[in-house]
Amino acid sequence: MKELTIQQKKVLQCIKFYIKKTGFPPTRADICRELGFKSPNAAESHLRALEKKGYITIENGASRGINLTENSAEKSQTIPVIGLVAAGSPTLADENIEKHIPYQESLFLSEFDYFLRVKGLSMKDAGIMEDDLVAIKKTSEVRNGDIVVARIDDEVTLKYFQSSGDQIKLIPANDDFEEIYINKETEEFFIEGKSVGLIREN
Amino acid sequence: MKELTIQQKKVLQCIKFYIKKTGFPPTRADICRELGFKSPNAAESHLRALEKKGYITIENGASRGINLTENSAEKSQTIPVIGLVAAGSPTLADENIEKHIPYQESLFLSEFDYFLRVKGLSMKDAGIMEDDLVAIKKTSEVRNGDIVVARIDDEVTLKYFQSSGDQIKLIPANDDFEEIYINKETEEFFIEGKSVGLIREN
DNA sequence: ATTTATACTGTATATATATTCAGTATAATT
DNA sequence: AATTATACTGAATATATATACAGTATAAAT
Repeated sequence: MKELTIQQKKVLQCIKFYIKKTGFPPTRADICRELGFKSPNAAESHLRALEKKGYITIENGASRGINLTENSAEKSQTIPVIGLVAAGSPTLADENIEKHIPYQESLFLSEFDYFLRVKGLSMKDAGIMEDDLVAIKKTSEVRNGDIVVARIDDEVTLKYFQSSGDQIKLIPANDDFEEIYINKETEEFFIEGKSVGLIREN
Repeated sequence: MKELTIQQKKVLQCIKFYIKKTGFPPTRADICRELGFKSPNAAESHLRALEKKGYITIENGASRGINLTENSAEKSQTIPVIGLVAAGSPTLADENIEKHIPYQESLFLSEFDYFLRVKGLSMKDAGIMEDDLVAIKKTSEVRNGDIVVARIDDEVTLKYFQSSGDQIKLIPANDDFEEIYINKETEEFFIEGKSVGLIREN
């Protein structure tokens, strides 16, 4: 996909906005009106440039015959699903991404960055079961009681967060598991993010 | 929303299809070509009828100035969220609908009809917590072990389904709750649907 | 019984629109 | 140094398009 100039970006944005507003693409004159051009040929040449670079297609002879290509169309965003592996941090690197899930803005109340695929039952009593997808917001600002993605050395885990004074505790929601006390002197500790939602696919 | 005639439906479908195919709405001539009309006025009158009934808006004087209204546009579908009330069946009647959630086809593996807002903790050990949204597929074909929405007389409940021979049992996922044995002779019993997924908003 | 809506054909036309041509000017590329 | 891309103005025009008008015919509503 070839880079666009600033003006070409403006024209592309103008087309998208016009379609959103009216339901149909603009004419050359419409583009001129929106962007302040005085000649329809200004719009025409930009359109041809956008066509050449693959952002739109133009049906010759048809009025408003502009079609946004897949690359330029604002598709519904997708969110990556990351496997919770025993070792290694959940990065957005390709090799850790299971798949992408279509995402709709208002699915959860807060924004989030990725889904984490849960392994094990250590958060069972919090209603988080094996293979659930936990929506994670990347942040290190967490409060007591938050369900957090924590990394201790190379191990990543999902637990309740609890700190009092200098002492940090990670608490499972399952009596079969032990609480984890963080020793900041001997262990590398990092909060990757916190849970803001959950999806289960049966 | 006024009812459409068969021909008007065809024209509306034609517009939607044309937009999907080309990215912009059809002209009167385009509609005639697609539907076999020989006069542009055939298309024109249908368009005016669709406008009058609120399915489209027409920008006068603009070429291809057809805009699908919210009602007729194939938006990203929304799914209703229904409160699980102690008495009464979870119907799609307006008064039971909490809100609508944007829905993307591939969110869950199976299709579903609505979200049920969970009350109580009777399915806690299945990882279904208070206020979770359970995706329900309307069906009466359920298997042993399925989590079902069952109606006993006027009470609606979410439980594991278990039948052996003639005996139907509804099993909670929480030791604090009792199993429910269905007596078909004295009680009205009906399976509203089954759970195919879950969403939790923290 | 009369009006209104549906469902078209067929013709005509003002105008909305794409598109070409002729320029001017600057920046980037070869 | 010559070419190509960018970024426009300004004018001209063929044609794509909406839309009105004149009909015909049937079904539904008042």
